[in-house]
Amino acid sequence: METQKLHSWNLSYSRAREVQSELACKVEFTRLKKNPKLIAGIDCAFSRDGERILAVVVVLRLPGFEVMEIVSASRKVTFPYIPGLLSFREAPVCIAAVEKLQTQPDVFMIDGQGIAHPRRLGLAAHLGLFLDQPTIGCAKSRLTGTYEEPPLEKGAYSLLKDDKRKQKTQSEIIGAVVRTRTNVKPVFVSVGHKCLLEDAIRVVLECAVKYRLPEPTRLAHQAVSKLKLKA
DNA sequence: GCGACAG
DNA sequence: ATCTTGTCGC
Repeated sequence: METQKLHSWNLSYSRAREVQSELACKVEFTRLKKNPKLIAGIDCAFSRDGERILAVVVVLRLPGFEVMEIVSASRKVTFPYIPGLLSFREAPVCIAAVEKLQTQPDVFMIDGQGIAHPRRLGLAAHLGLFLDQPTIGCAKSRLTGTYEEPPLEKGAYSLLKDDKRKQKTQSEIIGAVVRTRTNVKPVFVSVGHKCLLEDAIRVVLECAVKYRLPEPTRLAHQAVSKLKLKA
């Protein structure tokens, strides 16, 4: 697959934050294709010596979730983990892996936030722009925003809002806290690029068949964990 | 100044 | 993210 290089990844922290704010306005909120059949999951891990970052992309075909393709890439770690700047650490490897894909997924599901981010450009949104493809952010925990605990039943969800002392009556909806399994900690879903929040929630729930994490992200994590052992 | 903080 | 096995509970 082809990708776009919108900017350098070798930036100072302050410049990186500026780039995020500049790119955030390029995120597109458009309805996703009715029934996505090919869904890709992306996840990263570190080599045992901690010198490199590994990324795996798994392409699944619904409704059976058969693995259609799986690719991986490796890069030296060049950026530290700083809350809010995760994409500058993980996006490069993810992009390298995606470029190896022969299959064209309908949508990508990433382990991280979409626009549920301080400057509205989490890893999933940032990747969406570089891939110019629909992406969904499905994180295991919150980065920013406030929410009410959603009902305990699978399928239930509450909205993730961001209250900026700017708007008093309005609080921006940046994502959803989704229960993918009854009585299990919810996941944080947000739009990455070229989809709507309702699309993101629907796809995540459709892919959450038996575990807390939806199949794409879950299988990508499983695959990168194994790869980690031999690298 | 203090606390929060994706992976 | 990572160090790490069994174990309690639905």
